[in-house]
Amino acid sequence: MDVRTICLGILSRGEATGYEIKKLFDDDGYQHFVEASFGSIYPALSRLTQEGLVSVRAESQEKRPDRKVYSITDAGRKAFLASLMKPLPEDRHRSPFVFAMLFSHLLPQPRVVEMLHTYIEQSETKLAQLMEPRPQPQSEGERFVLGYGRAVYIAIVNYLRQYRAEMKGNAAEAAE
Amino acid sequence: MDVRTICLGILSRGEATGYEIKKLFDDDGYQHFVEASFGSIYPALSRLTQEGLVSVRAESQEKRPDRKVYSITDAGRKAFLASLMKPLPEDRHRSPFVFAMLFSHLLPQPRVVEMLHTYIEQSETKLAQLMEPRPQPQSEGERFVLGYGRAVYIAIVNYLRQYRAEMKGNAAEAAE
DNA sequence: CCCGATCTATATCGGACCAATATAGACGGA
DNA sequence: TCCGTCTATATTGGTCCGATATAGATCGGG
Repeated sequence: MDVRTICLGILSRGEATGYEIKKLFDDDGYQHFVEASFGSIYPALSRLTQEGLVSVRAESQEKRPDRKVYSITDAGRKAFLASLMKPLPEDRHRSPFVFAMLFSHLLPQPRVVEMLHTYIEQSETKLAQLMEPRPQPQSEGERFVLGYGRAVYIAIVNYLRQYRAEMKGNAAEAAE
Repeated sequence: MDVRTICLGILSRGEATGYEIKKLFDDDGYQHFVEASFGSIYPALSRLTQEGLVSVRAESQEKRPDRKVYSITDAGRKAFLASLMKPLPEDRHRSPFVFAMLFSHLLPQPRVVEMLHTYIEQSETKLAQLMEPRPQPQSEGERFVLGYGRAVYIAIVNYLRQYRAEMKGNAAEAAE
């Protein structure tokens, strides 16, 4: 699942600029499980255009650089569907936080508490975003992905909160 | 959290060859949240050696290429701890399956069922691995990471099973 | 009312990283 | 005996990310 395919998918739901595609990953609550950087999105869009899988319409604005709005072509739709019919690549996940926690016994306790705190806050923010009420018209896929994200982040937040509570309990015990 | 840091972390728990480091990510139930490829591990180990953060002991074996066993040095331990004290990079996660499911309404139903099936099986396998009883002596960090992995995969498997069950229910309803 | 911050928007570059592939002896099972 | 799998190191092509540059718009606070 390379960035080109991801871009095709996004564009199959409506035209967008490179910037807007990137924003979808940052703000919008759906895509907690795919992201891409400018450094890969812009080259991907150029190449897709060359290959005729997307088309560009340059909205020239007064006193601004052109706004390049990309749309998917019929060939693009076909190519996208074809890639969804092939075996999907495996998930890739790298969590520096979880890795770091493996070594909590080597770290000063305040640092561990801090890491936990930061990560809990991040996860709570993401969960809150996913819990926001959505506008009505959702596709089945959107419903699935939203539910999936909620389930995962609820599990994470619960586990982390519980773990932190146990830590505090143990610290109190040790202080007695 | 680059591969060099990950290698340092692994080596802080005991010496290993490049091959063994890679295996930890594949087999061992801990590291569901970090992985690295040979193409990044071997160069990382070379550079770490040059920088004096790890040392190599070449076990020359009869009729085989040397087995290069890497150990972390004191400088390496210091560098590793220092990197854990700095703000951690954010998680990165890309799930082609979840992304593909966003477009389930565009796909033939058998394909959707197949994707779900495959992903459920994969997740169940990983969960089963995480549920295997562990040898006693675990660090606090190991306990945390194991619990985290279990919590996440239980949530995923539950959600997917429930979703599949609902799908079947709807299909039966539609057939009436 | 002006200044700084933030936002929209495109683009590039160096470096990090992965997937695939090459090599090669050992070992176990059919 | 032959095939597949395992241990083990290593390289390469290509993908991708993070940082950075540019630049006008917009907006809130002082």
